[in-house]
Amino acid sequence: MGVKERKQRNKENLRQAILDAAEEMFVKEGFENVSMRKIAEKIEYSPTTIYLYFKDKHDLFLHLLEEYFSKLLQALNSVYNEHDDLITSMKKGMRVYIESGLKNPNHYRLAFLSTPEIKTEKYLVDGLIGTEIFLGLRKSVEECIRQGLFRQMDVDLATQVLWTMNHGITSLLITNPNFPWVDKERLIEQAIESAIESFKA
Amino acid sequence: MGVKERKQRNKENLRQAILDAAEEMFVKEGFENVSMRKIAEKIEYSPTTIYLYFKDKHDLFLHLLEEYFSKLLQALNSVYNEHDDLITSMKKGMRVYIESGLKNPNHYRLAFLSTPEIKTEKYLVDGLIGTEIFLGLRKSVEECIRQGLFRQMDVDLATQVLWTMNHGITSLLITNPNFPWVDKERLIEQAIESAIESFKA
Amino acid sequence: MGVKERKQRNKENLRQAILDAAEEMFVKEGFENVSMRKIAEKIEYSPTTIYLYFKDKHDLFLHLLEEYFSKLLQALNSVYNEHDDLITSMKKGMRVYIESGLKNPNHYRLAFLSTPEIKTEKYLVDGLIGTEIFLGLRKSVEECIRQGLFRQMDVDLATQVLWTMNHGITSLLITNPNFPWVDKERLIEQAIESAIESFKA
Amino acid sequence: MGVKERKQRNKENLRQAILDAAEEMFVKEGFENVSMRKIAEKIEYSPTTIYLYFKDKHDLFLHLLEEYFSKLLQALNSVYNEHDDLITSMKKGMRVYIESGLKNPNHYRLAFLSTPEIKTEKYLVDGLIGTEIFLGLRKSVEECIRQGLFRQMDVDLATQVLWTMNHGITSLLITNPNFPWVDKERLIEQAIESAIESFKA
DNA sequence: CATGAATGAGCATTCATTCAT
DNA sequence: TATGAATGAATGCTCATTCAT
Repeated sequence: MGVKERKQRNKENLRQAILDAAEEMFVKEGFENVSMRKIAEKIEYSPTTIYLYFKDKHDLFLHLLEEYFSKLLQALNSVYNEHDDLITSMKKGMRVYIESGLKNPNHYRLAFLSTPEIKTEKYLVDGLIGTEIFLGLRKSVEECIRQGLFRQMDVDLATQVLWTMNHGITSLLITNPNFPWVDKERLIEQAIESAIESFKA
Repeated sequence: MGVKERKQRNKENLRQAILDAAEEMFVKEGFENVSMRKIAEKIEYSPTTIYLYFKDKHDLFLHLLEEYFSKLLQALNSVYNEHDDLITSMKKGMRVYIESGLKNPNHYRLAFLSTPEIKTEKYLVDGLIGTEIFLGLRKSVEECIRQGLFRQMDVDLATQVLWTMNHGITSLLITNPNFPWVDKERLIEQAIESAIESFKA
Repeated sequence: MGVKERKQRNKENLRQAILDAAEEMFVKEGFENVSMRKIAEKIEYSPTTIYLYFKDKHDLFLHLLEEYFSKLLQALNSVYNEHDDLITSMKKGMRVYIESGLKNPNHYRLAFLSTPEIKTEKYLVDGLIGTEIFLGLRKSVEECIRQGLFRQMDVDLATQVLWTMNHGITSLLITNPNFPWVDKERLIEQAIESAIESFKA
Repeated sequence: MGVKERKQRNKENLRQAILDAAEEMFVKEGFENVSMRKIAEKIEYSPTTIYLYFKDKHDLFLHLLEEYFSKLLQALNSVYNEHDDLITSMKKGMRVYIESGLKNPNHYRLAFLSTPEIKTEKYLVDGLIGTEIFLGLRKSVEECIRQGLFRQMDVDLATQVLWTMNHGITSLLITNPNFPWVDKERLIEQAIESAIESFKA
């Protein structure tokens, strides 16, 4: 079965194969519930092998996060490049952010909900994490204010408030999936609407 | 070991000591990463002893949750009883919620950022965790709509969006304390303003 | 509820209450699955109390065995006293033995199936255990031979073979309850018939 | 510890060492009273290591069972292949069964005197433990009835009764070795004789 | 006579990781 | 490059029992 395919993957791909397997399991199960053994089983290599490519479990998952952020950034950029009107573009971006979080709850959790200690490492340090994403939003806000679409106000303040709102809906839906939410689609829609609305001129 | 001078702590003290130790650890490490053994070590009792005071790990956790919710609820009720005008009252309530979270980040994390299965079960079995808090907000929103202060809209939808906004600022400040926030006081103020604003008629 | 009844039981009955509770649980669950705690709960006393009446768990259960044997002996004697013809009487006795085992499988197990070490204690020593029961059977066999109902043969030999047969059906039904036995009633009936038959003159 | 000169034992040896240790202990203490830890200690390996060779405790136990059954079956088949007359063949088979049990009391206990749940499951899931052994006996009985050597009667009933008789002598001699048995050889001989006799036409 | 408080030992199992090859 | 063998540490929880009162 998979044994055959595996034989065809040459060594260079093994690293990516590990990441892919880990990614898939991580999304489904979360950090604590994915074990090196299970990843190894999935790619049909021995657990030991993984350590040839990644220092340890933590290292492996940091690489996953990196991937997540770069994908999200890419998705956002592609939205921003669609040259809609500013407001539409912003709304689209917010939606991408929210949905990306809901689709990868464990990444989002690791990135934004986990204890600071974990994030001490590497580029996940506060102030770096998601900085680019934050800056993208900031640019939109700045432009909205400049064009008079948004009220005159401190750009950073506005951007940060917007971010907290975005984070609010994303994270609450992730951590409290069983709350009797009204229809989630409507909820997201309204959250975005309201967020934008609250800054309009 | 240090199992000596602690004997005079009486039963109630011990129970509270367990709660305190557990709270600190759950928060720092997350539900999954705290073991009964570690809690026991911290309070310098045997693991078995904990089971004399709490049925199991989940039970212990739930007691922590309940503690927080009842404190928060009390604070909120005391605000609502000040008989300000509706909008003012709502703003005050939101502020209490946020500040209570920031002042007890531990508890807030337990209540809203963690997702041990037990929480899920509670939702389904015992009705809703934190329901009363949610309902308090809902009543205000309902009244605002009735009085025409807020736009006409689905009460639940509006309440839930408001909650996500409130949660957004609270949780992000907790999990990312080192982000280069603008002045936090201003940020909170603006977050509340914007949230309310976005629903005004 | 039970609290009231308990209050009425005076101290002298407590010992028996413990035995009764233990008995009931032991029959249902077996030695390993009955804990002192559970017995205590059942009688609504603290676990510690049990130790006032019995040295330890083992001691408690030895007393249970004693009870079992004396009941069985009594039942057998009452059968022997019914003054049926000898063969009928024997068959009845065998049935009592078998059914008593099946009704108290855990007693039977402890008495006849458990490792010799356990039986080292007290009166459970090999050669004592069940001796009286064995002797009852022996008397019947002896008389059967004397009266020419059974073939002429060594009384002890015959008695022992009969016992093994009786033990065979009893123990196998106990330890292998899920084997696809033919109707158990028929099986027992036939086992007894065959056993007797095999010694008839 | 003694973790030194054992390194040259190779993989197969270790597996067998585990089986041997487990067998001895299961038998002496019973399934419930043997822990993986204790087995590990006995072989001077870590508990984890056992799991490299056996899926879990049940798995280990089942391997022991299978070992015994296959040996017994082999012995029985070799008897049946000697082409004696039917009755002689049956008697020989019974003797093999009994003596095999007495020679391997450990295994016999595991197979027929213990009742860990796993055995129960095996019965229900995989068909029958020891079925082949039972079926061998059944075939002989069937043929005896067909040839008029045995009385006309239900084959399964007769076979099961014969089995209980066989089991009776085997197990009682195992669990009560110190009972003042008449000469054991005579006892076995008589038990077999009587068993056969009781079904003769 | 009875108990509340506490404990040490034990359980099956899983984990991330290392080491020698 | 890859692995087989092995392990120490950890998990939540239950048990029989003891001690001081």
